[in-house]
Amino acid sequence: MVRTVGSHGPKTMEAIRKAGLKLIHEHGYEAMTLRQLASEVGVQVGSLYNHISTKQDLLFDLIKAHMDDLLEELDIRLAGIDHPVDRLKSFIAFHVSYHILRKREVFIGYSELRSLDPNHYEEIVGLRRQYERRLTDILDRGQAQGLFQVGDTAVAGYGILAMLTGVCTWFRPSGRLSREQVAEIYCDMVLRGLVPDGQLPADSPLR
Amino acid sequence: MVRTVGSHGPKTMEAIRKAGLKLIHEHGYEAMTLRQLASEVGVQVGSLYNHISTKQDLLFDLIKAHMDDLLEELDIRLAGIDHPVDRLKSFIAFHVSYHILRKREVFIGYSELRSLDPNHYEEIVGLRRQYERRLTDILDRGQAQGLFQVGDTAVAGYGILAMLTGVCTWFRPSGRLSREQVAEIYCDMVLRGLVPDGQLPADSPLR
Amino acid sequence: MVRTVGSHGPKTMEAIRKAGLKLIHEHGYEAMTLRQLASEVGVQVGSLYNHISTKQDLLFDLIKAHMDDLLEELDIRLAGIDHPVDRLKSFIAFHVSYHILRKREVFIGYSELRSLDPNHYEEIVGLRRQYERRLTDILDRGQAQGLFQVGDTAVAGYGILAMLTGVCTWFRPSGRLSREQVAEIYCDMVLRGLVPDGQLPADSPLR
Amino acid sequence: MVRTVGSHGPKTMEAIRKAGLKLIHEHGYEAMTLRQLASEVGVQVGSLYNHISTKQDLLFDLIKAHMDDLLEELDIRLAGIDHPVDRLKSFIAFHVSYHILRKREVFIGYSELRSLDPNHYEEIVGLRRQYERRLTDILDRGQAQGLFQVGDTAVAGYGILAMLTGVCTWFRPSGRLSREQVAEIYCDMVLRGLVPDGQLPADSPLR
DNA sequence: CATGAATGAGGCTTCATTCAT
DNA sequence: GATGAATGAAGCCTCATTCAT
Repeated sequence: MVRTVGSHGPKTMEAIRKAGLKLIHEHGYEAMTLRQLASEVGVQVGSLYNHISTKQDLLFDLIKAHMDDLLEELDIRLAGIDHPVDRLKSFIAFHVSYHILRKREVFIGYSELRSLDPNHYEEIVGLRRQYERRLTDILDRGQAQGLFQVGDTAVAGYGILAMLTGVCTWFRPSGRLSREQVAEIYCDMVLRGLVPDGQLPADSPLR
Repeated sequence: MVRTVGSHGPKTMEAIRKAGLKLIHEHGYEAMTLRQLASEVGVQVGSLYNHISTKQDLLFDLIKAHMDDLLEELDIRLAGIDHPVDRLKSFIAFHVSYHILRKREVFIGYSELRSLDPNHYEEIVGLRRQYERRLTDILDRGQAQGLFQVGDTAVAGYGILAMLTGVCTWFRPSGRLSREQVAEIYCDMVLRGLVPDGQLPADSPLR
Repeated sequence: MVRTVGSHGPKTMEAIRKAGLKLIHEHGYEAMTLRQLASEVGVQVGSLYNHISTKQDLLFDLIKAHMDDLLEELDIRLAGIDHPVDRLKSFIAFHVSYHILRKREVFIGYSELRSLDPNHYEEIVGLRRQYERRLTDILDRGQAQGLFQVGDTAVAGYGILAMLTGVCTWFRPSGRLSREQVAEIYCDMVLRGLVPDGQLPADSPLR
Repeated sequence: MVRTVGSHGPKTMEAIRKAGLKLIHEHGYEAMTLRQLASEVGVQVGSLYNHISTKQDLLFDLIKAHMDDLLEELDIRLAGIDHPVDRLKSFIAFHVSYHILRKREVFIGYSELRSLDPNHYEEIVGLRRQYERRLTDILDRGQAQGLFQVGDTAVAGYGILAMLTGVCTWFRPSGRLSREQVAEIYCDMVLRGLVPDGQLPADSPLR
């Protein structure tokens, strides 16, 4: 009954969040056990409940915090930028950068949505829609000004987001490219596509 | 794990695969229980083991079959097409179409990779790489022929795949757009981007 | 993973009920653990759930079965008896006898009422009221015919039931008195009281 | 376990006893948790241990205090009364009155006996026997003086106690009858029974 | 004295899997 | 092939209790 010295006090909650992020990212929410979590934190299982009310609540907390940050930081980044092309480029740079830096939160925020309680689910999906709207607003304004030529701004929005978000699955900090380079490549792809005008094959239906 | 047609009429194994697909898609592999599965099939839990050897094996089976189909059907589609742009367009059309029609297999094939045993995981990842290679080969050849202008064909490949695959998350058969329309929009985005040349703002660093 | 031979098949449920009766009587429902129960039955804890759906449901089952038996057997015993005094005497004899023979069910039926879920609680209390009504009906009819002289038949009913039921707490089969003797003593007490008329002390306010 | 009045105003120990009484009565000792208790008192769980040494000790305290009061007040009430009938009537009046007024202590004193540690159990049972002896002494003396005609004074004692104690389960202060009326009804039942002599049916075996 | 965080044991329940019938 | 009952491990969560602050 001697107490092993573990992480005490207000630091424990932070350790739980960090370990939870790691383990959910590694194994998934359903597959992560509180035993694993406690052991990662260096604490007994029961002690977790001094800080979280439920495994489900921990998941929600992590995702909610991520979504709040995402929205807040995006708005800071876009503040004062007006031209749709510039806004779009800023959006892309921000999104790529954030998704590289907070890979695990992002991944969980997508893949564990279905593990959320209905109420929690609705709340998060609402926030996600707000974020998507930031992009589609840009696309709509650019389209209206004749700057963009897109078959469907909604589809384009989904496509761009999916493409950018994919960065999480392959980017390695130690790899060949820097965050900035990746952002630039994506910018180019989004804005100009693979085939600059005038180089389409003569028999292409795209012409 | 294959079962000959028994006297009970509808093939139980097929029912198990179908129900497994549905339940894993809905709840995830970890969250799906064999009791749910048995109940969906209309059979007792123990009976499942006359058809599958293991929950894990069922997952592998489903994903493996999906990957085999994916590769096989892609190769049929690309057969005889030579020009990189045309190959790319065919790839896009095929990918979009397949991902819309077999949404659940596709979803599971991505999201439950981490639930696979190490050996199974390696096998599936190998197949996935073959599929990705089909795309990057196209990009590399197009780039070599001066048809494409991409900062990095590997990044572009990942980006395109992610964008196209995203169709699974938003496409509704009852929605505004047909599969063909969606494929065309994506084609345009990939090949020409949002901003056709000559319309970039004068102060854009893209120029 | 070798299976220890335990109680198999349909006998297990009976063993669970018997062991449950014993353990709840000994320790109380809340204090009884399913580990104890399983060990008493000679089975693993999880196996209990092949037969019961819930600890709570086992409790309800036991109490419900007891109440059903109680009512059914009482009605058999009273059938064909008309005179209120005879009916009362039969009721007493039955109640004492039943409560001696099925001490544990009776005890649980009283003391664990509060552990029942609200719905279960209501159902059992309804049955109990039916049983009490059997007695108060007898008292009411006797009172109406001038056979009984009771200040309040409802109070008398509660009093008689409490007195008779108390037999559970002290009767030992190996004791000095037989079931029949106990029933007779209680009959006398109920019908004639301690002090036969004419022997009250002269200064008693009872006169 | 006694606590001097601290600076926090209302005596916490008294609040704990009161809340304990309420919660044990409502849910039972096993089912009551110290968290509930602390919350009812308006204090954190850990703080309880500044006042009690153990959950078990709190139970014992409550029951012991009740038994001590019961005996003490009974002796005061019976002091100076000699005639067995009068003593019996006083006993009945006292018992009914006390059990109505201190319903919860009484209930706990019976129903939670089995939750007591063996040592505590023995001590309480000893006190309970003293109390019962007060009644059986009266009955024995009355029987010896030819005032009572009882088949068995021990059985009669148990029966009377059970009947009287039952008042706890049905009496409502807001009900039709006052404490005094109830006591009188019970007195009548105990002393004269339901059927005053001379009114037994001609064919009754009681004659 | 009160608090908050820790412990370790143990609660009920569910799981994948096995196997005799 | 299907069933029902068994296993043993493990799931999340709660408990009484301790103790540094």
